[in-house]
Amino acid sequence: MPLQKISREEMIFTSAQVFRKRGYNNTSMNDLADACGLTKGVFYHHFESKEELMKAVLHGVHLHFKTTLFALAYSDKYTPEEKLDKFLTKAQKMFSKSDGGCLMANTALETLSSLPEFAPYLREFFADWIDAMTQIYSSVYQEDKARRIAEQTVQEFEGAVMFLRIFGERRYMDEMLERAKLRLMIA
Amino acid sequence: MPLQKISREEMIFTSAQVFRKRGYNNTSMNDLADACGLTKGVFYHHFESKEELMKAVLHGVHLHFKTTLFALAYSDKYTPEEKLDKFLTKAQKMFSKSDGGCLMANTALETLSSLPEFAPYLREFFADWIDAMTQIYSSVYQEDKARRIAEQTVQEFEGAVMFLRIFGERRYMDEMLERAKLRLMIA
DNA sequence: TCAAATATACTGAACGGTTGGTAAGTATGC
DNA sequence: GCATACTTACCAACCGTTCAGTATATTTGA
Repeated sequence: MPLQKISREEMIFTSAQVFRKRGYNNTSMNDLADACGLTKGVFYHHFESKEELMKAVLHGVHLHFKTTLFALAYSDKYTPEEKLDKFLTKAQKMFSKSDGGCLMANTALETLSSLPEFAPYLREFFADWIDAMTQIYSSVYQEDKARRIAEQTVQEFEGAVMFLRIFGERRYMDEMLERAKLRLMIA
Repeated sequence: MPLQKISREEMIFTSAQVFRKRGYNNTSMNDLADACGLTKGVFYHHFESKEELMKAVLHGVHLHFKTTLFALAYSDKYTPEEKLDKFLTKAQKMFSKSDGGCLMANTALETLSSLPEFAPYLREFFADWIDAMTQIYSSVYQEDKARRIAEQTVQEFEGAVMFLRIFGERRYMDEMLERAKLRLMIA
């Protein structure tokens, strides 16, 4: 099928960026088609509906974070301190390089009450994120405590991303990262 | 003017609940009119546009929190520990009694990139919230440190509200409140 | 005192535009 | 020739917004 202009993966990735910036309800199928250099009819050739497309986007983004970021936590090439540092630095880059914040958090707060079918995708994403950070912190804390610290860190992370967007000051992210690293050092 | 079915304040308050649950873009003027027992034409008699209505809603909610919650931090009838406890307990009730989470956070993540005119209302709300918590923590920490802890607490709070909605477990809120109280005790 | 004039809250229909989604037809490559 | 990818045109429904008209209360003035 070399007559396809762009791959399904590219459509999903480009759609993810548009959804993150404009939100789910404020993004039309035409917006997505324009961003991909296509007409919206093509989208209905590849995806059943806007909701199914969004599910594919959420799944794709989850997979991208799983292999690119979360996997770092399970590597055995670094010390826990190095792992946490690499993890947080990479996370910060992924979230703050382009405006629009975190697609998963944006989608959660926008659609959780009106489109519950997205909920499982959001749940699994954050569960995986927490698992990854639990893995890192459990090198210093016991499983239980490590998980609670991981949950706290993810919560603070999303709060900091929101503050970064609201106030436009990157110190919220920096200070949050320092606190997360401190938690590993002063166990 | 007793010929008015419901007051402007009631329209704003009812609209706030609908916006919080359904989101800004997914709420139509008809939805708001139905919730108020009116027709949508009436809304345009009281508000210039949907965006102006939303600004009135954001301002009204801000005022409500200012007088009902934030004011607690400046009371001189309680010890700092009592103030923090009352503040957090009340905040938890206000946020978790009805589903939909926090209107301000929802609106921020949904509209910050596409409707920047709402940003000042969101900024001022969170700035006031941080100021209030800074006031409480500054009884134990010096101004600078108190403010950073206040910012951290608000970030964690919003993160916990999101987790409560995603996972449906109230322990995220409870554990967050415990951490916030601990920060005052082990200065 | 009691209409007439005025102001306000509201109704219901209509508007131009956009939405998610469909269908019929064309181009492309095996 | 035949499946796949794509274009174009289209649909009904809904969107935010407008507006002419109606109902109700208040103010006015003789």
